[in-house]
Amino acid sequence: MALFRIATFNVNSIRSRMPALMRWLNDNRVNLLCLQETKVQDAEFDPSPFHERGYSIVFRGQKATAGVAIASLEPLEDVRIGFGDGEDPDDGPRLIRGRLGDLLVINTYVPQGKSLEHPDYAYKLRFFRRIRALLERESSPGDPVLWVGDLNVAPTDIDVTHPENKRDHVCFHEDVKRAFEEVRQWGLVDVFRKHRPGEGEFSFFDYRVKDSLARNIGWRIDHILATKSLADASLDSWVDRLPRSWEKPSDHTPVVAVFDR
DNA sequence: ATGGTAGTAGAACTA
Repeated sequence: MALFRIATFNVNSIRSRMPALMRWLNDNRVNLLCLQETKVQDAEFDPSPFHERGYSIVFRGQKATAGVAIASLEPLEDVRIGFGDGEDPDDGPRLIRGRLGDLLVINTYVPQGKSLEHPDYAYKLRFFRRIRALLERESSPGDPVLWVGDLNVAPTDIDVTHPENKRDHVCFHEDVKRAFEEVRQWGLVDVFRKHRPGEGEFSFFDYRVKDSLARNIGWRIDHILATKSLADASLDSWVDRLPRSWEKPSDHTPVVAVFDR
């Protein structure tokens, strides 16, 4: 039996977060670490802290916003950046994927959307449709596939603190939940929920909400989904709340899953 | 928590 560990973590600037990120990685030698909101151009991305710890790393970023990366103990194969579907924008800073043998991993930073009326929200809904099309084009529900990242959607009422006053939020509106659900229905299982069905499980704690971590006021918007055969091989999944309590934390905290494969 | 805070900026904007 070989354990395979994966984590997703929106770091909210990898340059600001490098000390905390390396502290976490020292203690959590996950096989795959999918990062979002690196907020750094590729020329200024410093891979050496990952290399020093035995990780290869692939990344695509831009100035100030977005940016994704995947660190891997075994080098990723067939790395692709962006959708590659001919649509505009290709959106490399929000989607990076690669393979480890037969396993396909897709790491996304889904656009937040700003407001229901904003063009970014329509783009967000289209982003989910493009994910579904990518899955249909590149894989099959019978294959081992992981879709992870900051998906900027809380799928159900127990994934936010006060659902009743968030019906018009871009991460909780019925339309965005449906858009996410239509990707999931291609053939993905919410690995975290398989193991943690209860309420009060969050991966994002707004800086602006006083004592959000201690009061457990947050959102579950960072996700690990897997095709059924892979999800069946999962042993556990959890939110690691510890890094959110450290100095200079990200507003998100890692979500981890362990597989036997 | 329709106010807050952190990050990138180097003044507002994004989350």
